[in-house]
Amino acid sequence: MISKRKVEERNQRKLAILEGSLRVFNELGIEKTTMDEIAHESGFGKATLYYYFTSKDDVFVHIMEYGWKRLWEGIESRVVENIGPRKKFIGIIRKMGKIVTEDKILYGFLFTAPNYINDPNKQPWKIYQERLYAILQSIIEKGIEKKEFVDLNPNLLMKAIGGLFHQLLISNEEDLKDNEFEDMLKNFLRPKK
Amino acid sequence: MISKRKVEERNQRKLAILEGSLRVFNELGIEKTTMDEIAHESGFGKATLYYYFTSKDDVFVHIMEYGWKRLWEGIESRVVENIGPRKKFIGIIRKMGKIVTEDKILYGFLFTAPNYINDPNKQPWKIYQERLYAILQSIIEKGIEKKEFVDLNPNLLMKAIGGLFHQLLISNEEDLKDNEFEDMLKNFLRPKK
DNA sequence: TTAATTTTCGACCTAGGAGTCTATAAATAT
DNA sequence: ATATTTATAGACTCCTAGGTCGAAAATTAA
Repeated sequence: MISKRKVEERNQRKLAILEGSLRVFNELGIEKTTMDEIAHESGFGKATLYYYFTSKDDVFVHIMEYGWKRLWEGIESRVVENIGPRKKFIGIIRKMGKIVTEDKILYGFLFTAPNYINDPNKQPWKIYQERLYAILQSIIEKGIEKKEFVDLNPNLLMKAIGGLFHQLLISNEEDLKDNEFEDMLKNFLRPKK
Repeated sequence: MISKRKVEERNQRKLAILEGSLRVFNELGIEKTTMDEIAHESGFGKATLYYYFTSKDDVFVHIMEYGWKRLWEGIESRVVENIGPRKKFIGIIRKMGKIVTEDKILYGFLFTAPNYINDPNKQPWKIYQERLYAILQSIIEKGIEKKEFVDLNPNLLMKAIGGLFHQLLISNEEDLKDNEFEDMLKNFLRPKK
């Protein structure tokens, strides 16, 4: 029976491989990244990668799952708060912004490299992604209902915010001033008088 | 001396290859696309591709240049109109939306596959791209100056609009209703009272 | 009609990279 | 101390895909 310490060590090694992979994926792109380079970057032999993961694809899947799960778990407590939709929405976006900004490399990668694996049976991260989207959409709908948000197609609003989020917090190289993104979002969502 | 008709035929063949390539690039992604598949899709033998283009990368470069050039040339006449920044901006965005919606496959590809070639000396499409961005940014700055736009960092606004544009006109699978995007943009740009 | 040029393509070459092999080292259990 | 299990890695295999070869077909010029 394997000790807790041994399991923890094993997980640390897997994480080291994932982080090394991410650094090279991000620099070169997935396809231009070789297992040799991943091995070198993470400090293991190439065969060792296959000891912990079944394939290059498997490494990618683990990175995606790790990132989306962490994002979801980071905002989960905000989801259950019993407050108005606008406040809740801003709270979640604020929290997401924080998590994403803390690990821009991971989340930049997550948001721009989704089509590498197209097989729906091999996309375990989708469940967290879909939960997140569903929750945000639900809050937007309630916000429009209660006239706390501008009266636009909620589906469209969702996409618009996704576009803003991505372009300003992920792709943007310069750090935003405090609340800049949030202020823009608030103005954008402001109902018409 | 080659006749005009022969030159035109040659260009038509090159275009056929580019369109075939784009279809497969879009479906499979650049790296998963083989020259064999491009050949099959465009109705030529593989060696024929190399008769017209120097390499797979060359095909990609031609697609990028073709698309960005067309976009730039499509809005060029609006740039020189002697009207207010807000009107001009909306006019350009409207025109861009039209061009992009008419060839979603091409522009979807253009906006999501920029890092395939990183060598700055091999990115001829950048000149059109940069012209376009510079013009839009200049108009935004004038719009803020004249209080026709919300008073935010123009660089940020630029990025935000890029995010909206991408997410709503490119990534969005459902067609927008007439003016939906434009209305949202107007709302977004609305100065605070 | 013949020669020259342009266009075409399947077979082939070669380099590169995912994944495996097999032996060894390190860690743990007896 | 020995046996077992876990972890390690460079050499190697095998396959794929970019790109070329060399010949033939089609078109054009003389």
